[in-house]
Amino acid sequence: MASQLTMQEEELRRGQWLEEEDERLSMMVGVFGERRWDALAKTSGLKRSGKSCRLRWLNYLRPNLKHGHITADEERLIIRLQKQFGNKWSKIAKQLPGRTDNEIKNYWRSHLRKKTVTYKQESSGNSTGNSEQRSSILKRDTVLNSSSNSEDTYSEKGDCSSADFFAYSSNEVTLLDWIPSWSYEQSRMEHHMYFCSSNLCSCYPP
DNA sequence: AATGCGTGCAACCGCTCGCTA
DNA sequence: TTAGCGAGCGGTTGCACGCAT
Repeated sequence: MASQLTMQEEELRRGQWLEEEDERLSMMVGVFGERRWDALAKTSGLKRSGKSCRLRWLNYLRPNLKHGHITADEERLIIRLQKQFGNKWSKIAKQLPGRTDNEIKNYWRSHLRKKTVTYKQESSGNSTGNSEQRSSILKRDTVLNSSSNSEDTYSEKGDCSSADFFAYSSNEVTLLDWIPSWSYEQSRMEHHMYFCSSNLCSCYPP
């Protein structure tokens, strides 16, 4: 029994999907629908796990998926929603038609890393050795972990003048600093549009 | 031209949740 | 009530590619 299972597992293909596999999977989903992935995987003849089939379909083959770069608007929305929901990528993805949770998650992580390191370097003004890079990555992880708990950052603070708007926390500075195309005034406008209008901030006047 | 390094992305893994018998 | 199963989710890994040296 155990040896049979092992043999079956060994037969499963892993890694990159071939075009023929994609075509077969699409056809099978057309027949079975998006459910019973294990059964679908077995009856299709694909040497893939049900999980793998599901993931391939949802993240790549599903109709109406966008495959291009994340736009500036989408980026702002992702940042806002991440702020609101934390790392609930599927929840965030529901607000971005055509984007998958995996895509958003990857985008967030890769851009977060890059921009956080940049921020750290700029703010410290020091040369960057290995220990500095490590601390930047640690900081990245700290921001990631804490960001989901920081939903109340704005509402817990008092009035936010334009001067101290960016100074609530290092996380906020970093978040807004991630948006390269934003000028200071644009950032203020975006802040009021997203946070103040949705009662996430107690700026006065609103 | 060769090599090393950083980045982006597709895919995998393990855990959790919800449904059903 | 609970065990088993399918599905979903977030975190992690591995690979391909581009760029710098």
